[in-house]
Amino acid sequence: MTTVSENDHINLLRQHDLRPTRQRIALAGLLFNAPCRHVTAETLRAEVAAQGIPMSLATIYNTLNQFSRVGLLHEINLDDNVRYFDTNTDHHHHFFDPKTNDLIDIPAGAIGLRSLPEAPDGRSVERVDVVIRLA
Amino acid sequence: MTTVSENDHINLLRQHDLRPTRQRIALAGLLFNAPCRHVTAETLRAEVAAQGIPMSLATIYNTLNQFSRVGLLHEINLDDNVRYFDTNTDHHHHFFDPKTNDLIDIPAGAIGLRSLPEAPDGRSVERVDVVIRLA
DNA sequence: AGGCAGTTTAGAATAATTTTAAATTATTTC
DNA sequence: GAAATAATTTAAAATTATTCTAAACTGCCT
Ligand SMILES: [Mn+2]
Ligand SMILES: [Mn+2]
Ligand SMILES: [Zn+2]
Ligand SMILES: [Zn+2]
Repeated sequence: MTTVSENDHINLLRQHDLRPTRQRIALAGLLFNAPCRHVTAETLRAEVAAQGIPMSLATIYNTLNQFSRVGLLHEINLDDNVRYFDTNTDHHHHFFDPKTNDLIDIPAGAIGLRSLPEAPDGRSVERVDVVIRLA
Repeated sequence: MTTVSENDHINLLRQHDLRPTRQRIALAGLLFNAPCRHVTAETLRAEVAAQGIPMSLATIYNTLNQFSRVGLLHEINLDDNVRYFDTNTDHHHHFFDPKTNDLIDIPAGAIGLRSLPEAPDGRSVERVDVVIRLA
């Protein structure tokens, strides 16, 4: 009954001081069984609904925010003022298709960034994000 | 009374089939007199208010959208679900400071992009945006 | 089992942006 | 130059994404 990946997810949640509730286990199952996913609160809600799991939208937002805070997800902002959450937390870049709102991962090594300019005054670079917008 | 740059802006608006209304001329003055500006609807509204020019927020949004549509502005989306409008419409990149929400331009030539991956299937690359997030 | 803290929830609240439809203003026509 | 026309502006309502509130629930520790 309890699948192997479900136990993995329970452990994953515990490692991040998140109680393994039914809701968080279900969302971890949807998010972390595939190697790399890009979801919004609404696309994830549709998946939850499709599985017949009852869950409030507030819980989906709470959980996405908690998963991001502990580093299980990575936030991306693109056109149309909707937040995307990325299950790939390695450093990487994206193709973005504005017609379909699809995101495709590009491994960091696939883009050679030469000659980055200096960060201003006393600032340091936290991250470099490349988005290749498709036509 | 009518300044030289105001006449320039009237011509600029006419060139893009936009009637030179008082509101659009005032906004063009705020936006296009400095070489490069990054504004949101609200920062621009504050500037309009500071000059004592009466203007509804809807007009500010309408105008920013119209200016974008005709290519006088360029839209940028970052954290916090607010749209930024950039008066620099040349191809260029940005430093972004998440503490202050400041954007700093980086000329396209200052970043060397080597080995861009192929666009998927029949797609082509419309634009490459690099955001260097500061810590 | 009992108790407590953490979590979920429905619904209200907030924030950014768009829409509506009426009033105003810029251009065209006379 | 005034009237007619069409585009623009506006206040207010609507929409959309997200967060907050406070009450109900549930996982965990004893
Ligand atoms: Mn100018
Ligand atoms: Mn929003
Ligand atoms: Zn990704
Ligand atoms: Zn810029």
